[in-house]
Amino acid sequence: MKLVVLDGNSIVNRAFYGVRMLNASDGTPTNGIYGFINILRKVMGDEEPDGICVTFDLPAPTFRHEQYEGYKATRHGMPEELAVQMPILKETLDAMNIRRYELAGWEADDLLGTISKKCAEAGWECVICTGDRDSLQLVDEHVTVNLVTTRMGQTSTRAVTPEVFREEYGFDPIHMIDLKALMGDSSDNIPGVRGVGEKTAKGLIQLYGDVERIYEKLPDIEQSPGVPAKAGLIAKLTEGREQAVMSKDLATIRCCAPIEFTPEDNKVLPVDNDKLFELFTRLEFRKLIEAYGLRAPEATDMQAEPMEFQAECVTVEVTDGETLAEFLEDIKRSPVAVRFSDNMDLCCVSLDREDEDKCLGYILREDSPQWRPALEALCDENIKKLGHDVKDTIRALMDMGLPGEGWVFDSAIAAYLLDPTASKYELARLCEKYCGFTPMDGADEDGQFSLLDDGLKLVGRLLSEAAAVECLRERLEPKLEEAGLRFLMDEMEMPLCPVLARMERAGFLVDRGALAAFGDMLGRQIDALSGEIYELAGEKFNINSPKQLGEVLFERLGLPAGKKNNRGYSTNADVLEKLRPKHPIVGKVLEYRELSKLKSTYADGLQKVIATDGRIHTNFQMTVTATGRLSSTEPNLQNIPIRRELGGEIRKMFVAPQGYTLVDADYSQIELRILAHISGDEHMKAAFLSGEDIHRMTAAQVLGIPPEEVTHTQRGQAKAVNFGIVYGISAFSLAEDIGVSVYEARDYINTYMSSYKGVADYMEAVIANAKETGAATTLYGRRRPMPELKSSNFNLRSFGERVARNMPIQGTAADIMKIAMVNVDRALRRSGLDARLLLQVHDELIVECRSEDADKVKKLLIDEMQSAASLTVPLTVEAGSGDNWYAAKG
DNA sequence: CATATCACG
DNA sequence: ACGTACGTGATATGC
Repeated sequence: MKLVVLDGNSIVNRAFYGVRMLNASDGTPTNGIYGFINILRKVMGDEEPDGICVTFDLPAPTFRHEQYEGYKATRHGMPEELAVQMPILKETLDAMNIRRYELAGWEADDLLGTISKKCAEAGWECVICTGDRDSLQLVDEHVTVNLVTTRMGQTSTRAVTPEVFREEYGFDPIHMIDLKALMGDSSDNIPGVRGVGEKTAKGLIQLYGDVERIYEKLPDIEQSPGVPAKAGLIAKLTEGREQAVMSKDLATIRCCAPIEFTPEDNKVLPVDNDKLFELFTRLEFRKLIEAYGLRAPEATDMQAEPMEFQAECVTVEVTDGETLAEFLEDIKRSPVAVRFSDNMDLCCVSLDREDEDKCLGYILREDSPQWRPALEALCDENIKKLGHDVKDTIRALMDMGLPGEGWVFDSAIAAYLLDPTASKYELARLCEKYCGFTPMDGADEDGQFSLLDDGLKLVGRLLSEAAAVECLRERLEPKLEEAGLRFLMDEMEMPLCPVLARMERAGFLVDRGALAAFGDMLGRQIDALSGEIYELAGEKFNINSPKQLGEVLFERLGLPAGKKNNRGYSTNADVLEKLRPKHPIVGKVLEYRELSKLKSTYADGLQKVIATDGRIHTNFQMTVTATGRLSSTEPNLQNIPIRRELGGEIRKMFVAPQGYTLVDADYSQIELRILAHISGDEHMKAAFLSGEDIHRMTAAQVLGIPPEEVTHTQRGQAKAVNFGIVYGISAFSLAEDIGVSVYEARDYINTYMSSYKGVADYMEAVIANAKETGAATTLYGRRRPMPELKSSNFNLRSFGERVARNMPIQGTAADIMKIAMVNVDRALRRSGLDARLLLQVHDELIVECRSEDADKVKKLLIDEMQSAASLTVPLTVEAGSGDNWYAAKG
């Protein structure tokens, strides 16, 4: 029999800091509870225990006037957003029929210890689930500790058994208390022995076991070879003897808390459906309602809300001349909200009426003779239209030969601008969140709609979606206005929709034959390499499996493991590159990786998505990135290889048709130029105004030498520093990147920051500003909420600070590019040239045009891109042309 | 379905 | 003392 006991406070803390900020509609923060339940679910699934319970700390009684201390009244410095979740979490556990143990004056650790002990006495196995290493001393043959770690929002657990512990520490779990006795623990106010750190303490314990024996053997230590023979160690130990004894006592978990506990009382029980459903509904945990198979309590089952909507909605189907005339007249009072069925054979239009609670809807059907005239009227640019995922609608309309003008609002984009960090922007969810109702989904199985046929359900769904879009415009436009996002919506995102629709429709021509031949060639080389690798390894294995590869390299061949990731060895390119000189197999593996990536993702992957017109039509996503960039999917054409020679071959297969040429234009150093502009740093601006190579100038400035004396290596290091500045540098990573010591890297950064005072000041100011306003913003007002800046979790906060430094730079570059795209598209169309935009790759645009127009197009691109923004430094664009992408990029 | 790896800016 | 650069998407493996 097995019992799982969760360290409630520790787990909810991990959850709170590990899960991004979540709120129910009423503003209640829910991330701690959500994360807790997910960890609970994972543990239940992994361990399949017979019993389960949770322990909590209770604050010791205090006599402070807590009510006067505002949010700080919460104990342990627990932030208010977490404190308010605690009672709800406990309520949730009650609804799940999971017992809670809490006892004033006793810490969770003591309760965990007591419970694990009683478990063992009853012959049960016990699994302690916690985020703190403090409980590791409890590990023995009956007790396992599952350590919960959260890294960047992802939660994982690691089971620590006595074996695992010994592997990591080199001594038995019980000596954890001796370790703390010597090295102390600042978070628990355990002093330890002055001057003894982790290394020394570990070494001593590995040799002698416990504190008592160390003191017994004190005279021997001097001769002992295993201990770092630091001068004065014996003196320190002698001096700190009392501290050590006291610390050991403090570190020892008391396993005698006065609680009534028998494992049998904690057997896993089914959850209370009604209570849990009510709670999860209130907290808006839809996924969890589904995961637990919860259902609405019987009594309320029959109240099918959506009927209200239908009762009050007047709908007219356009079937004849008369209804068409009505439709044409009514849509003049635009804006109108528009929704199409997936196969574009049905269109519902919702009109705003004076009367608050009612709506007016029109239905258009493809099989009606009025379909085409109605759509043509609707698509007139003077009819202002609202939609959701407008770019996709426009693309479909264009496929039908209709224009894509006059779209003024997109509810997905509006919600994205308000919070670009949300994961999705589903119409129904937005409507629930901002309008307080759920559009009917037609797929309602149990409700009264089952009587309707599928066609009617679809009409109902589309009409209510159109009404939802309309309502969302009403609710979101004031919010956009307030947040200063109107410019982005009206002048950037909405005008971009038809541009992207045209680009997606145009597609990029590829040389299918060349791609296939390249794939075959790679296949042969991969086979040959595999053979050589098996030969060197002495066995056959799956080279694509990091697990198997790790075993071969680090166990079978005994290469030094740069031990890193969660489940074993890291085998990534950085690690392998360092091992390259140690064994011939490493170089082969790296080459294998390069070739198989090229084959599977590009040679084979791209062939699969070539359309019947021989072209690849990517999808540009407008609501994905947190910074305002576009993303590209199915396929991703924004990560086609270029950096390595062989990868560049792939770009040669992206071609122009007979008689046409590709023109490629990219912004040169746009991010650093933006940094120079917004920081106003005089040295950096001067560097760009001089027109010299920026990395060379940086090296010269930082090293205090003339630019012409900068060596190749120095320039490379300056380049890495420039990148690092944009990303929110750390000395460690810079050192890793350019292969110097952390000290040298730190020195380099310090010198950089004192050379570029303006940049240093800006970096400080931008974080302070983001912290104050709760968001980082671009030059054009695009904002990214940054709640993590106020986190008390060091890692999360540091991450937030790096993001706050980077977002205004990357985001402003994205903004400028979007303006440029709208302008380039307009200029190309006005020019009357046979030319079209095909692709955007963040700082680069690719146009296809008649070969004879290449120079005109090149000039047009350069002009429009350079004039998209006016900065205090030149915004320069480099352009080239050729009959394939590789050649055009020149 | 999550993780590791690697392609791009 | 912490853990280690910003933003993406596709593929293959393995639980």
